[in-house]
Amino acid sequence: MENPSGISGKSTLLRPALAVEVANSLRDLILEGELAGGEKIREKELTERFGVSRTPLREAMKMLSSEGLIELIPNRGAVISQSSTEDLMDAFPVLAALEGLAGAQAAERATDEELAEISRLTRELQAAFDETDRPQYFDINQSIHSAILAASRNAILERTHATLASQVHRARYQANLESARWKRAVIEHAQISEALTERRADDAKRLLHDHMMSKLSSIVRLRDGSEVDGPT
Amino acid sequence: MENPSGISGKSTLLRPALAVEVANSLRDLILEGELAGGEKIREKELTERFGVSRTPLREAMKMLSSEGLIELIPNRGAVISQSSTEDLMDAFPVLAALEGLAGAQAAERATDEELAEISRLTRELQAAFDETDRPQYFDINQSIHSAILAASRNAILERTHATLASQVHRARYQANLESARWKRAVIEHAQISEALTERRADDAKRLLHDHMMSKLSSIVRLRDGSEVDGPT
DNA sequence: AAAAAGAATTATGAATTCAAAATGCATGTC
DNA sequence: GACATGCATTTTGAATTCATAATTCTTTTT
Repeated sequence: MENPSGISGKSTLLRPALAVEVANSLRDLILEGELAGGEKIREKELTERFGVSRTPLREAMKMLSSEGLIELIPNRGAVISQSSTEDLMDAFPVLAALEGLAGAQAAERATDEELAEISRLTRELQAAFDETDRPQYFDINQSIHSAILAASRNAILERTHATLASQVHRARYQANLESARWKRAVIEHAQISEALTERRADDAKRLLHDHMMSKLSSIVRLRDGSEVDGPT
Repeated sequence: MENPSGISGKSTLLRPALAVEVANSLRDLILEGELAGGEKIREKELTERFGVSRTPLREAMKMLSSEGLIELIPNRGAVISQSSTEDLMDAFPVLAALEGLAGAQAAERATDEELAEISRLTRELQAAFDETDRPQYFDINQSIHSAILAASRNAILERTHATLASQVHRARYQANLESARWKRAVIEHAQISEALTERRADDAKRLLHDHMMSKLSSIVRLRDGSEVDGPT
């Protein structure tokens, strides 16, 4: 194989372990939905896609299995994990607890600049809603939640949240598909931003917790209504 | 190498991926303190110890790094992660939130048998305290927390908690070294067990949350007092 | 004798090779 | 025609080999 690093064009200086890069690339493929839940992973296909040998790819797969993104089945490869409705009903209360904690800590620890940024993003969110720009809304929404987690100044919380959030990533896009829920979500975000700005930790905690749980209700309602494509 | 599986004596039937077994063994070594925090991992040493080649060992190491138990440093191996006091101050509020949630869900979902078992373990805990049997106390303590997590009937919560708990495993043994704190912990456990038995979800949540945070206070106090062996 | 430079050794990163299991396909049997 | 059996192919598991980076130990120079 000529180019051992088909991922980044870096020279041979300071490269951060091929397996880790492959893991990142593979994680992105899964989160972007290019590899759908339930899909079987073909080692050969991916090694050709990434331009690496099987060794780093297999190491990357082991990492993602520890993160819960794929499942390893001895002697017959791996499949992309798919979240059943039951999984979501398990995961969201946990995410709600984590985001609630993040809100409380952010209210106490965030810099004024961080709060201003969250406030600005919240206004952008409102704008995206006004223009009915769903993809844009989703992006900004993700940014706000990331910003709050970062502002909590708790690296372990951030990491724990990120790992779990990635496991239910696709489901979160399903929320806000009900227009009533969507409208409600925008209001909730405004309240969250306000509570953070005024550093009301308890309110931020409660609001973020309830916000996440509302998301779950909406997702479950949608799934019960139309079983379009099964579990995601 | 003659015996490719120096870990379990299983024949060639139904073996669950060598890398996974190695990961479990290695995880145990770390949790049991045989490999101390900060220690450098020598691949050769471990391959000889486990009787496997470098490939499955390296895959196992990638898994543990995803779990946060070890840190990979490109081109110079891996070291066992060690938790600084700052890390603990980050981790414990997260653990407290998770255990609080577990308590609430356990109060709602546990079977009567599970609650009876938790109650029984709590009495054993009291006995171990009365006999000043610390190792026994630690074991039972762990069992109770595991039982509550299992009784929450939330697989994702259980998994998230287990991953995080393993990262601060050693620090938890440091708690309860203050006799006043130890005595207090026994009382808290009795209250937790009672709240669960009476299915008071809110109380169970609060009690478990506060119990974990008290543990943190105790640990921090001990660390501030005597800087014996640095971070663990 | 201390410091720097360079060679030898060792450890890690990644591809390849070898082995074993699973899958798919064809043939045969009831 | 459905199902089972055996063979060929494919896929995965793990050891080995090769390459490269880091470390250690000399040697040399000041």
